[in-house]
Amino acid sequence: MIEPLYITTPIYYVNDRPHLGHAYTTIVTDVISRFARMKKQECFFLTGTDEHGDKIVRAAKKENLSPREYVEKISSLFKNLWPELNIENSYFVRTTDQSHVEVVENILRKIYDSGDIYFAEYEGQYCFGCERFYSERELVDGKCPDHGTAPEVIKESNYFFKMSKYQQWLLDHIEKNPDFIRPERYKNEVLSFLREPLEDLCISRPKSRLKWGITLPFDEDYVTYVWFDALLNYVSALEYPDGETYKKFWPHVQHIVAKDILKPHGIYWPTMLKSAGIPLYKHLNVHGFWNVDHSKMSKSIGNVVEPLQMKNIYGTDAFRFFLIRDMVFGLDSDYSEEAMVQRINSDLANDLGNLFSRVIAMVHKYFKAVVPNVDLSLEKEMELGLKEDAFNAVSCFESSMENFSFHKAMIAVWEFINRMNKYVDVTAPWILAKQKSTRKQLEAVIFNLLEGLRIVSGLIYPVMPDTAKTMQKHLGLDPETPFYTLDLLRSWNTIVPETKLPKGISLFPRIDFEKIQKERADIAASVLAEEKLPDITLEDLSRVDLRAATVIKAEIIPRAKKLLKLEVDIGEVRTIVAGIANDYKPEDLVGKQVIVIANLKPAKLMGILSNGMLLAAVEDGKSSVATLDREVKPGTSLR
RNA sequence: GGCGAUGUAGCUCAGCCGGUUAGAGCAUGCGGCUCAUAUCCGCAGUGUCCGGGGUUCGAAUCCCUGCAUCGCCA
Repeated sequence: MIEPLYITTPIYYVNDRPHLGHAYTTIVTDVISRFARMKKQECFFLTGTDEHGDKIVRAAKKENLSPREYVEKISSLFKNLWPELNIENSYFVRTTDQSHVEVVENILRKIYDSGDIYFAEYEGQYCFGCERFYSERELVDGKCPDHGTAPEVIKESNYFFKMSKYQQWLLDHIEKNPDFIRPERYKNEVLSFLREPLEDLCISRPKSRLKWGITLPFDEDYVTYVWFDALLNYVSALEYPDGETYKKFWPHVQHIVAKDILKPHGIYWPTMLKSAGIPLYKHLNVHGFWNVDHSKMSKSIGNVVEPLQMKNIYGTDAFRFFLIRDMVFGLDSDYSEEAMVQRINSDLANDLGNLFSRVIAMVHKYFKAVVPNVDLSLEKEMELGLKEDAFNAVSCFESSMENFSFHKAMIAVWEFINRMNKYVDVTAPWILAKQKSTRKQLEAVIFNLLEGLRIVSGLIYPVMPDTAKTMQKHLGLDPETPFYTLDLLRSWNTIVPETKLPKGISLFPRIDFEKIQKERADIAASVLAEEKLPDITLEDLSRVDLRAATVIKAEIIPRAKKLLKLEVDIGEVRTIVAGIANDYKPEDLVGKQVIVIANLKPAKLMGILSNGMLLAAVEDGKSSVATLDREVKPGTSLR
């Protein structure tokens, strides 16, 4: 019996709703756990949500919810999404679970008792507006980048974890275990980081600043820093330290993360484990980002669809396949609906779907839908075999999966599918069917194709479980049995002759993307027409005070990506904040005469009071500021 | 500023230790088949392998340099 596997996604931070990145990480982990089933390897697959900390408190406030209500809401968004993506996790952990809290307390106590946590005073630049410290280089001209105010130097006492103590040990460990962090590029990143002096990790926040967290077991006045809390989910979910699942699965743990959280997982986490006397994880597997490109479709005509909606349009299996097939694990990839449609049409509809349909159709046509009996001796004589190709595909698939080269595993399967398409062409069953004398060859050819398809259905199971089952059903097999085990995929002649097959099916209908886009544009246009504003009277218009304004001064607002702070002359000097920084530099505007709404109720943006609004046309997110054809006296009203 | 990565056909990328006419998939063009979802099979391309130097009998592949993009760190 092979040893079990414990595989984890990160627990997702609930200050954001689920997006493509979360989906990819979780799908790839699901693929790994299903691959484990193929090997009859026992697997515990963990995902969950990370729910404490400052950002959560703020996000909750924005939605007028208590932190507790807020995390309930977002956490369930994640939890409910996974079944829709056909993800079968063993457990869903939350850092607000009582059992998790107890484990965090337990381990903190343990590390504290061992002397790896100390109390120290920290002095830094603190912005009261942001409720956080800033390092020197984060400040802009010595001021808070968000508020533009000078931070105050304050002292704060906190608990620190002696991370630096383990620097050399970790360096050694990584060098001795070159695949501890993989792929290599990320190992190198961690190594280069470890060659610089490592600082101790501040692991507490005073309750005067933050209450939403786990109270330190040795000091009532502090809560635990979120990362320290969050990482421990990997052990708490297994009922550390005495649970049976912990004993069974922890020794075989592998983590899957995206590259943005390399540092906590590559550095904090191993040192924490070491200090707590818990064995280290086996591998940290790091993948890249999906770059989502919207530019190819126009937002203004409303035919852009969010990536996560794709599963509703094209199906969960197709969505999973695209993500697994198009990303090289470890590298970044580009996502676009167009690329996905392309992949679906060529690989799924044309290659696999059409092959399946043509083979099943032939069984119906030539054998009255009954799986033919086959004369095994004939196969060798006639060189009608597909067996070798099938087995090659299986072993190439297997080794690629083991190496986390999921895209290569898919390529191996598709090489076999192409081989079968060619096999149909070469053996030409429609010719064999014309004469009685070639009946036996025909039987062998069709039987081989059915066998090949059976193996394909097993190989695609980890990525496209639903399609795999549909194929099984249409091959006259039981989709509820573990048909995907490598043992079965490495055997031949297991399809049952004389079985009556259900009627044919299109596994993946071709997608007419141009048509879809056109339909969407039409719908968007009709919505736009409905949204047309009702007529107004001259009196309505007269309530808006439009003025010609000359821009006197314009400056960037630090930390505000889109905003510019303008001073304009409308007969008096006004400060106006305009969301045009993406398209205009301050110097582009100074001296220009623009149009402002002078009597718009003042509003505070990024801490600056905007007293009026500048008119601009906005197209596809790009703005074009309205100007006057001929210069007039500042303050002249428009009508 | 330091370290590193990447730059190859219209697009996405393979090309390990340097060795014959530089590859794959998709897209394009032509031909074939009819079992099939206008699908499948075959054939055909096109490339100053980022620019400039150098090492070598020989470099996309090694070295130097410049440019561009990106990542990590400061």
